[in-house]
Amino acid sequence: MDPRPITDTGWQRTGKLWSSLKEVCDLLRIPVTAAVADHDTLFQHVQFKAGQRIHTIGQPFDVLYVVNSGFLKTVMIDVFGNEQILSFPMKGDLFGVDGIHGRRYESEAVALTNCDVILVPFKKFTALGKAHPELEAAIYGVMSRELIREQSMVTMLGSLSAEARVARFLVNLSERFSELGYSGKQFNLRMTRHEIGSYLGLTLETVSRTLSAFNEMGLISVDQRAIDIKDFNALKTLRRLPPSRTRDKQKLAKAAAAAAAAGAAPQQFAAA
Amino acid sequence: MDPRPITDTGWQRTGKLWSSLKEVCDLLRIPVTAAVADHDTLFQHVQFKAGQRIHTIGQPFDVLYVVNSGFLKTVMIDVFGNEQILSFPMKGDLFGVDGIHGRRYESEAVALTNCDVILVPFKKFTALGKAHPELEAAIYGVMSRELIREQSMVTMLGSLSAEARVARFLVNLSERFSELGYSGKQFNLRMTRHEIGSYLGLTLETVSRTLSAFNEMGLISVDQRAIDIKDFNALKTLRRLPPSRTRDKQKLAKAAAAAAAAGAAPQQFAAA
DNA sequence: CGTTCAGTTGAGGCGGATCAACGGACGTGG
DNA sequence: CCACGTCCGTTGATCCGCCTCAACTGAACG
Repeated sequence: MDPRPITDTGWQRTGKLWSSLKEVCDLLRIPVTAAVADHDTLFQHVQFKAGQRIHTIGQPFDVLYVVNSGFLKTVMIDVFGNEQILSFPMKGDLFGVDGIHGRRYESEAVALTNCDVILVPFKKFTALGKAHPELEAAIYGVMSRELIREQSMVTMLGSLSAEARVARFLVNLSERFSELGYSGKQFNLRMTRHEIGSYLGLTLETVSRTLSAFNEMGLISVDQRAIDIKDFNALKTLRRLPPSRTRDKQKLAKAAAAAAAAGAAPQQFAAA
Repeated sequence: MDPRPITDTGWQRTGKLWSSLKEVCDLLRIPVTAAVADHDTLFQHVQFKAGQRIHTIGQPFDVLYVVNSGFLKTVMIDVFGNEQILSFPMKGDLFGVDGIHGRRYESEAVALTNCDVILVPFKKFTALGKAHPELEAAIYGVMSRELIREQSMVTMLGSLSAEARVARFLVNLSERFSELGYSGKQFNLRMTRHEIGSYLGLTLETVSRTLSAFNEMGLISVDQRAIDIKDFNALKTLRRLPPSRTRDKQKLAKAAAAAAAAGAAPQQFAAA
């Protein structure tokens, strides 16, 4: 059904590495105590190439995943077969949490670029939580954070216009890149317009048009996947594009002329 | 902004009761072991009247809440001041989880009817989890379940038509009532059209019209808040109403509904 | 150099929002 | 008890934002 060639689940074991508990906690932005820092538990890394699937829907749940490098997407498929992108995990993000409840993953995760992912066996993780109360609290905290993220998505999908969604998407990406020490102004999108649209509840055409509109307005500069944010504040406070006549006078004039020529003026211009 | 008189947070201590750990677990549909069943920890009940607020945004987080009886709503307010209803907790549902991460509630909860709610101090809960591993696993499971619920909401808001959303809303309510031993066919809505609309990302008018349309099609019977589900299967498989001009002729509508129930996939979603 | 997929752009239509009017339920106070 | 205001729900008319369909360009790749 998905035309993209997704290599079936299978690790790339080149560059096999292991990370300490402290390194994992640092990635997850969990403050560590001395006891945790000294712990000698190691967590395995696994490499995936772009297009490979990390886990699929229905696959038995064993491990949580923490992104060490690279970009991914997580996808849920509803009862009618609609595909919906839920998140774009990147460095420091956790995924696989939806597998805890039913002991099977409810979503699938796919690498958008080559990735380095740390496997965190859930059993081992909670066992460590028992020994280190502050770690346990952090685990709950991370799960709660994920829940809040989803709630924000619901709020966005429920009330924002297409332009506001795209603007927030760019702002969020920018802030995440900044936190990781990369440029929050210039970056490359790792996903297609279609994937952005799925994430935001829009069509790929609307995403493309909105980016073009931002470009024309001077808020950003776009060239394919390359984004350069020119006016971060405007993006952050944007709710709805200003009326189109302020955007491009030529096209309005053309449209108005066409409408006049047509005799029977379409209602939207008759009102104005 | 909200015209309704919401009495400020303040308990009604009439009918003060306490529940055992086992009773709380049963409510949450957590399987209990003998050790847990015999535990003597007690959890306090609190009563709220319709319209009262259980917790507000920004209020320090201490406790999780489990609904023993009554109906509530949880509301989030985004950066632009948009109000969004996130859930309608009822008997056996947990809320307040979004407070764990930042030690403050990110949403507010309001009683839609008189309610009896159990306070579960989070510290006490996790401490019990330490003593009873299977309980701890269940706590993680409940939080994961909430996350999956939100993911389903995102998927719904991202891809379903207005009619499909309302249909799913009714189906979900029906199934929840059935699980609680109430009638899944006949029940009263506890919320206004406006609140349903906020929850589903629609306007109250669209909700009202859609319910009327279902009524005309014979899928349900509606009278104000009273719902009677006539054709559960059609609701469950509905994706999009037949075109309005065919809807005027009731017979054609019925035929279309039958086709939908038969599993014939409408073209617009089958491709995706 | 063809093929395929990503992205852009245009034209047009539809679904749902918006604006508006109305009836009914409910509570409140005369 | 009824008069009145308020909120809830329904329904109609209109508008417009986004989807849909379509054509085209350019990039990546064998």
